[in-house]
Amino acid sequence: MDRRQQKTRAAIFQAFIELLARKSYTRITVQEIIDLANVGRTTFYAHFETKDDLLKALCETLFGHIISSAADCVHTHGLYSDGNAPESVFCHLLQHLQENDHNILDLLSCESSEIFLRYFKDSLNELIQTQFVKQGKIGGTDIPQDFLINHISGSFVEMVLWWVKGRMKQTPEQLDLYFRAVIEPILLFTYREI
Amino acid sequence: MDRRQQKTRAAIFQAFIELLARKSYTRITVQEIIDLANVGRTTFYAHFETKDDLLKALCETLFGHIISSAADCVHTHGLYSDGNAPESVFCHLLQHLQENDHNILDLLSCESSEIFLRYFKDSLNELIQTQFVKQGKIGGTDIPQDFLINHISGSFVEMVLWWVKGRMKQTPEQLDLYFRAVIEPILLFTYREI
DNA sequence: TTCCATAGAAAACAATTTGTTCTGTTTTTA
DNA sequence: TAAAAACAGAACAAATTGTTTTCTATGGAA
Repeated sequence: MDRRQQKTRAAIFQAFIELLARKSYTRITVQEIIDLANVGRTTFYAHFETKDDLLKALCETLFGHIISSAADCVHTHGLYSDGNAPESVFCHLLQHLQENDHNILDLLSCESSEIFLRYFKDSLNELIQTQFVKQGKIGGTDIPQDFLINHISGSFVEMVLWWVKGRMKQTPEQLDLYFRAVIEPILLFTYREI
Repeated sequence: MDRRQQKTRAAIFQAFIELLARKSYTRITVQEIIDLANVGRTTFYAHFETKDDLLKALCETLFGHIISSAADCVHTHGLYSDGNAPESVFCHLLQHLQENDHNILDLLSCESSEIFLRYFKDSLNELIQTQFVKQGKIGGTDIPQDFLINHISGSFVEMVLWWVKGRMKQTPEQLDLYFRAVIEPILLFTYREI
């Protein structure tokens, strides 16, 4: 890819992230983005059809890294390594988030965080889905597989939301323990051990 | 309140809900709302400062009913009546949603459902908060109270989202069973019996 | 029923915002 | 070095927003 394109794309992303930290997605105008990114109007529209398109591209880029890294983790350790080992995918994901790679934390704590969390959840859902094979039984109740998957990915992103809104006072390891405690009973019955 | 005001307000709400079923919140313009509601431009801005203000008012009106009804339910039965009795607040809430009072389902299944679910979750959070008194212990792990509250309200709204997106194939009673199965271990250790 | 305060309609308005189109310049790459 | 591609800048119509003004209709109290 052309260096100019890379620079322009990066500048637009950066400006967009900075603006998201200040105001809600809806209130951000294309004009503000191109002013801050210092690119021409024509250039912006050459890269992205609309503001929504930019949002989508940003999501794909940022979560693409995190999720594919988590996918590797899952393929080697499984969703949830046994016992108290710290290699659960969830811990891995939380650590990644804490490192604030590509300013992803700004997006998750900004006014429009729901947009990104929704994308995050969908990606996570696909990831978890690959790890489930059969229906789970908990306390004699038959529970559909997709209900469980949704419960896990949903709980996780809601936890992340709670975490970042509370200024991330807990460590990823702590959070992982909490999450295991509320999710473990389900995983034990449904997760395919590799 | 003046009958004219009531009519106007209702017409705007109705038009807004109809439009939300068709397109995303962002793409809806004030012009479209007033055209469909058949009210003057001046009138709209006499009732609501902005489109966001309208959204907020709609949330307050719709979720106000459901939550206060659930609050009554909690005050008499507690969060979660013992055993297999069907009077859990969660079941109550799901039944209310299924009745589609004031077209609330349209909002929860529309493209901008996250906006409403977020409001829903906040209301639910407050409701559950009143029912917790002490920290919970699960499997020897100390878990902060607000983590648990967030987990419950978060899981619930994510479940509702999953439910409406899947065209609500399950009955509220079925869903309640699923939800209890994944939440019960937590509730048992933390919920104050009345 | 009458009266008046208030709600609403209609139109016009400036100010933003959007997305496109033009021309000319700079940078990459073949 | 020359062609191709990316970019800047400006100008543009169209749509949208929120306000203002003038006038009409209506509800509720006396």
